[in-house]
Amino acid sequence: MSLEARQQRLQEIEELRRLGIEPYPYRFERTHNTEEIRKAFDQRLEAGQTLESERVSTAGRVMALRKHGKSIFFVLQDFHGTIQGYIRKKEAGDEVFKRFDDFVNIGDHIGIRGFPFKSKTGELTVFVLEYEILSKSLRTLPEKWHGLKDKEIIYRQRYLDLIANRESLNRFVIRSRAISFIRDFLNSRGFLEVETPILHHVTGGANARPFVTHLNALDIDMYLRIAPELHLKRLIVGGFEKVYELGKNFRNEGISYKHNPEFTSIEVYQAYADYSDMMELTEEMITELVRFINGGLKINYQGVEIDFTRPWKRVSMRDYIKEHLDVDILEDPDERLLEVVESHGQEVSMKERGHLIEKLWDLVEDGIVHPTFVTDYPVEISPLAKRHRLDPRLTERFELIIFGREIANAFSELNDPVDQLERFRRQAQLRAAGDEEAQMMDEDFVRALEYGMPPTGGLGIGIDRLVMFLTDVPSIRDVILFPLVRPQGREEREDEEA
RNA sequence: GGGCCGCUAGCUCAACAGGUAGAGCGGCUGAUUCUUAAUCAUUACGCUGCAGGUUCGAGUCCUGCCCGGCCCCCCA
Repeated sequence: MSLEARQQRLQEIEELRRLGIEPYPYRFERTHNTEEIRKAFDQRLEAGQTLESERVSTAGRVMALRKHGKSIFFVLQDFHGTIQGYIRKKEAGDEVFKRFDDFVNIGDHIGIRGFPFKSKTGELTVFVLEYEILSKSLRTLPEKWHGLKDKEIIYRQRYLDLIANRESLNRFVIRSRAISFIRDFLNSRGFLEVETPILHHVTGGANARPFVTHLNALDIDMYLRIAPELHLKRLIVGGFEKVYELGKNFRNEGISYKHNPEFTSIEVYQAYADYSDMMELTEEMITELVRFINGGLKINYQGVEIDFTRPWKRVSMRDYIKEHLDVDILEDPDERLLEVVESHGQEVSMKERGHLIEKLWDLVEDGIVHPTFVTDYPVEISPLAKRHRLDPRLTERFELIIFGREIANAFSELNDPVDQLERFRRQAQLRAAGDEEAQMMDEDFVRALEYGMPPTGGLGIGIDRLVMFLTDVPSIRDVILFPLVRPQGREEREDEEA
């Protein structure tokens, strides 16, 4: 910004203090927020009318000033919206008016007291008799008409985005409501919210590279969790029957429009249930959520209609791939799988069967638009899921795909400790062969299973991605208040400090 | 990690084919007692992302780097 404007504000602050006015006072008593003023008086007033017997006090940030010499119109913005204010020399008095004229700038927080009226054009307005500066601003706000468009500033200085772009603030309110809804939904069905460690000695529950950190007190390296899964299942072993955890996971992987290194998930576990129960739960929870946020079950996402009406389509991974690629992931040999993958221009770094199947799946996943449960994943790519009751080559697992994106992942949880140990060993082999995303052996988890875990259904949902659909935004960054951004260069930071 | 595109005033954007860097909003000063993208007058705003190079001359052309966006690879 021009240094000049900032200098000007600093001088005004000095001057205010000389006049005995504190530019950063401690509190202000509001009788109404802007929304409450509208509720209380909008119906009671007609254009040109005043309600001089009433008194309201409200506060907010000055977003616009329209000066007319002996009167000033201004716009005050608070969390709930905006309200116009009007101050006139005649009613406020020479001194109060002059101080407003001299010292109130766009960007300042002020508190006002006065009575409601409606201008002759019908705008509900507070006629100001007294005002207080609540916080002086030193910097000029982004432009009022075009808003703030620079993605870099939007993500790095989210506070400016929230001030300047109302729809952005609204989006994060929706996110908050969605999360509250999910908690309420599960709480009302008897689930308990729990907290498990984020600092892990061994990571598990997903295939991803972890962040490594160091614990000084014990002089050991630790990992940030990539998923809470293994701890939550330990709780089922311990006797909890219905638990969930909603929180951050951390994966040291690529960043994209659908990947942020830290992201929010919810995992839900229910004893004596299987993946069919989890499907029911998922379908019910998400449809009710969509209805709660959106009003109906058809949403428009980036110009495409997505229909959440129940029941959702269910298709096995094997059938879906066979239908679209004419290859059978159970019966055809590795060579045939590889051939199909390569015929679609994909390269494969590891020719292990599990990877080939995942590649095949990636080729067709994008074709799914409406919510679809894709079921019965091969055992090779599902090391924590229980084998399918009808075919031991498969697992009882599903992913919920919407608009080609994985939104949820669930299984009948593997509770056979011997099988689990074998699966971990297989993963360990893959790690040894260079697959950094293969899962780590978690011996304590196997020991827990040896004490006996009841049949259990488990479910994980990517909250950020779900909120993307609810708010119709193209990037995961638009639903994360402070998405990960590269730190600015040293030069620039020194400039900022100077 | 690879490829493509972008970076101009606090913000939103201009600047032909290489020839003095502009506008609107915002800021300063002034006028204006019902405005609402208020209006009118006045004025200041710039290391054109950074560092080099080509050229008489670079916002513009070339090279490298920073940051961002998009695509590819990969985790959800």
